[in-house]
Amino acid sequence: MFVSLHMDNYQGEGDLNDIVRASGGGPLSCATGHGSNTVPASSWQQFPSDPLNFPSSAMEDHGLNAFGDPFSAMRDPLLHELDVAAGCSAYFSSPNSTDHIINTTSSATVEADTCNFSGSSTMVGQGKLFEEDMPSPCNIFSRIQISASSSKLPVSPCDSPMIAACVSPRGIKAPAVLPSDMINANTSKSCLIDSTGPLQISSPRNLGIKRRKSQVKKVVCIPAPAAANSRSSGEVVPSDLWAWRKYGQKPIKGSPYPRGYYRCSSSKGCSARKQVERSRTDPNMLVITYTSEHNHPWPTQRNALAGSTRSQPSKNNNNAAAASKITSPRSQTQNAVSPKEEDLKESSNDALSPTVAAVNSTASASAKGESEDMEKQLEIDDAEFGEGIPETYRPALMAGDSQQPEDFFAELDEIETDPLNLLFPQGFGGGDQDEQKEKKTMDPFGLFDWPPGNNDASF
DNA sequence: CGGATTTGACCCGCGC
DNA sequence: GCGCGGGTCAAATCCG
Repeated sequence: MFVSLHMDNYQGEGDLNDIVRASGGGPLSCATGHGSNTVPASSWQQFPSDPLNFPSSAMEDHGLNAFGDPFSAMRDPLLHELDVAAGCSAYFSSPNSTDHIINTTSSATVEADTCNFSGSSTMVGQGKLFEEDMPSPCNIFSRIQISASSSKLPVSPCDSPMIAACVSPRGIKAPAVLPSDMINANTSKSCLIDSTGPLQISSPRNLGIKRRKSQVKKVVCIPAPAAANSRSSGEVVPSDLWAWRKYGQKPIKGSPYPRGYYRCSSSKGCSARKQVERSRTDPNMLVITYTSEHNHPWPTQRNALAGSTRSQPSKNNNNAAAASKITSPRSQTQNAVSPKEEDLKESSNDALSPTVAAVNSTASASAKGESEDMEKQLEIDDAEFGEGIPETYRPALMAGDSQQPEDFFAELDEIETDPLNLLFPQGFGGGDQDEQKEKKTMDPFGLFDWPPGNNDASF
């Protein structure tokens, strides 16, 4: 699997070259089908069980929080997850030109290009290359790309959020999103996150944005679940904390897959948009391009619900019947952010977060959910970045004006004290049987039902 | 009935 | 200046 985040003046798919790559697998074992990527659960046990209490310490602890950005301190559970991921896995480095090192507390090392997860944990995989976007070999995080490149403007070596996802060939097995500030998204310069200090967001958007093509965009590549969610196109419609409304779809020249256009419906007047399309070279990958920023706080459960995506009833697979709430785009959104929903009764996980919802979904649905989750995390990350977010908005968030993050977290806490286990049922949970049971509970569809003690990602 | 999706038309930037 | 391709609009349609 692979997730890329590309911040730049996106010029098209072909511009995904400068993408920080990382591949996930297992809880970090590459799910590329090559299997032997192994990460002992113990490697992930350092994660705090409570994301709420797991501040962006990973970065902060390493002096990375000198961002100067109020958002750097504000994270949502997903971001915590990011932190966790980063915090536990130690190094993400690229032996090649793309060096992205995330130094954390664990001794594990992930090399982005060779993807040799060394140290106490071994994560070696043969990540499938995302040829178009990933010219160089990559294993562990070969499928996780975070790019902060700009085709026209120089980008700080460390200005891109990083998302690490562990996937199976069909999707993400266990997404791990690294805090944006933990990531070095520069393509040709090495960047020791922990040594470079605060990340500098040098987004082209700050340099005078023209309209459209010259507009700053973030590109995220995520595994595209096979599940068809949209009403007719069968395209996956990722959802996330934000509510998106599709306003267009166009066939893209050179690509057999159409591109969907979405705008934020969480708040009127929000200019946030995103484009979703499948990679022409790897249909299994979704390329999500984010444009503009949300001019409003994170959607509350309600307003997110208001703009949620329409669900896809019986069009989904059989399992969808049982997990339809998760499977359907609309429901996903609702579940993700609306604890008030009756779904909460049925599945607290649903309400916990889209990520969790994904865990409970069917294989395909899960894949989708995971994708969505990834996307959401990215978006959250984006929000965290505060990139382009009106100044008036940031303080509000920080001041808890909207209180949405807090509320959201609080509710999450209420629902599930250890969402990380849901995200990384195996890796984080350690290996005891109770947790295995827990995993079963949280993963009714066996999405994360990996053999105990065997984290080999042999898919 | 309200809101989301679909889809053809229109607009606009960019390359030639 | 022209044409191509991408992005957006908006009416029609669908769905809960």
